[in-house]
Amino acid sequence: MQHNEDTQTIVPKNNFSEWYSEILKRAEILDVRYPIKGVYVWFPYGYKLRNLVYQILRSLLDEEHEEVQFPMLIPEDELLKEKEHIKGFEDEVFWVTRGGSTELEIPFALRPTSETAMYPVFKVWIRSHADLPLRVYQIVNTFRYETKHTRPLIRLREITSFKEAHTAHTTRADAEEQVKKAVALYKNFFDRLGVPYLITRRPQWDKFPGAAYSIAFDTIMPDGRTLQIGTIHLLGESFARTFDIKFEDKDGSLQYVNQTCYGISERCVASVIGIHGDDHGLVLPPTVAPTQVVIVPIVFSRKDATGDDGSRSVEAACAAVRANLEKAGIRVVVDNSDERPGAKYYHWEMRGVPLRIELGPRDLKNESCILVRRDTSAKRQVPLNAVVQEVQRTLEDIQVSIREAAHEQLRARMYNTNEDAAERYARAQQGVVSVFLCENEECGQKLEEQLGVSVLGEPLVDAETAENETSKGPCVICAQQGKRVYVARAY
RNA sequence: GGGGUCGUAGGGUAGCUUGGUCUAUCCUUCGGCGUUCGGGACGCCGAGACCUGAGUUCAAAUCUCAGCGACCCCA
Repeated sequence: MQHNEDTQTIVPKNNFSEWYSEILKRAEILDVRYPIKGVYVWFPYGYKLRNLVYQILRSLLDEEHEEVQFPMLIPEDELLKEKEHIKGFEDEVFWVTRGGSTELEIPFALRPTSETAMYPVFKVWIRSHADLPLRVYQIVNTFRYETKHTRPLIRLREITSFKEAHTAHTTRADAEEQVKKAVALYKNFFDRLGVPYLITRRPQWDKFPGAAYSIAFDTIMPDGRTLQIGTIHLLGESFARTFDIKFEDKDGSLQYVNQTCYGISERCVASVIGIHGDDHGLVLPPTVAPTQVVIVPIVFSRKDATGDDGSRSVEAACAAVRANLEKAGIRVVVDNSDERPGAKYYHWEMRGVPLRIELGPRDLKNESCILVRRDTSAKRQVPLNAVVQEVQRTLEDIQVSIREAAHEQLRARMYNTNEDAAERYARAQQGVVSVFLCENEECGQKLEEQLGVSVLGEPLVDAETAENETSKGPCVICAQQGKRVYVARAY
C-alpha cells in the first residue's frame, strides 16, 4: 500500500496543521477519504500503532479493572434520565429512529459515552457492599455529532477507541481514592508514551456534565495549542440517585454508591504523533513502534572475480540478525524490496521506526553493521556479535531521550505572567499561560474571550509543575482573591 | 453560530473568466520488462480523473440551483 507515499519533500513541522494531516496520510496512519465528515479509516500500520498503545493501557487497567463491553445503542429514556448529563450532550447525539421502514417507538441513541448504558445494569449488578468496589472498563467506539471542524484523531464524529473506565464504591472517600489511582495510572501510561502532560482540575463551569468535579490531562502540541488527552471524573452520588444504584451496607442499611469514571481516546495516538514527529515524519517511541528495527541490506549485482556478487552472504547475514533480534522479542523487519537503499531510508523514517540497521559487503568484511537512530540520526558501527544487546540498549536510550526532549518542549511553552495584559495575550498564542483567576464563571469567560483561550483549570500539585502551584493572588479580571489557573488555546 | 474559498486519475495540479478544438495538461503514483543499488535511480511499454443530482443549452469539466465533502476566517 505504497500509493500514499511519494518522493516530494514534506511540509515542515512548524506548519503543524498541514504537517499533521500530511503525516497521517503518508505514514499510513489514517485514511481521510471516507465520504462522511469526521469519520476515518485506520490503515493497517496506524492500527498496529493504535493497538500497541492500547495494549499498554490495557495492561495497566487489567491490574485492577475488568474489561467488559456494553451495547452501542441506548434507549432514549435512559439517556435522558440524568438531566445535567444530557444537557451536556443533547446537541451532539446521533439517533437511530427507524428499523427498516418502521419508526421506532423509542429511538435509540448511539452512545456519546456509556454512563447511561452501564448504570442501569450497575443497578442490577450491585446488591451488597461485597460487590464493591466495582471497576470495569471498555474500549469501544462512541459517536458525537460534531458540527465544527472535525480533525482526524482529535475531533471526531466516531471516536473509534474510547477507553472508558467506570467504578463504584461504598464511600466518597473510596471514590476519591480511586480518582487518585486513576491519575497515577494515566501518568504511568503517558510516561510510557513519552508524552508530557499538565494535570488540572477543570473549572466548575467546565466539568463533565453530571460530575462533582473533573480532572484533565492536557499536553501541548507543537503549535502551542493544548490537547486534552485524558479526563477523570468524580461522579459522587448523582448518577447513583438517578439510576437508583444502591448497596446494602454492613449495618443492613441501603446506601447509594459513589462513582467515578475516566476516559482516554485515540487523541493519545495523536499526541504521540504530534509531539515526537519531525520534518522527516513520525518518530515513534520504541514502546509502541510497530516496527522497532528495520534492516536494510545493501546488495550489489556487480560480480567480483569469482562471480559472486556478495548479495547472498549479505542476505544471509541480515536474516541471521533478524532471527536474533526476534528471539530477543524485538519487532524487526528486513526490507528486501526492490527500492534503492536511500528510498528505503526515507520510507522507514516517515513511519518513525526508531532504529535502522544497514548491512552491506563492507560491513560484512568487518563483521559489523551500522546502527542509525531515528531521533538523532546518529550512526554507529557495532560488531555483529553484539547487535542484540546494542539494539536493546539503544532502544532504551531512544525511549528516554525522546521523552526528555518532549518534556523540554513542554516546559518551553509554559509562561507565568500576571504582568501586563498585552504580554499575556502574546504568550497565550504560544502556549500555556499561568494566571490568577477567581472562581466566578463570568471572569473565566471574560478571560477566555480576551485572550482567545480556554481555561484549563487549577494545576494539581505535581512534581512536574509544583513550583508555583500553591500561590494565590488577585484575579486578573476582577482583582478579587483568585487561584492560579492555566489557560491556553485548546483543540 | 456567522462569513468565505474550493471539489478534475491513488496523491498534487493545468484547463473554467469568454461553453465547442478536451480524444482533458504536467508531476507523482501504480503494473510489466531491462539496467541499477552505502541517502529519494534511469530507459521503454502500459494503467488511471471532470464529487452527486437537477437545470440552462444544439453542445457543460466550464454557467445556475441543491446536496455531500474539504479548507480558511470571524464569534
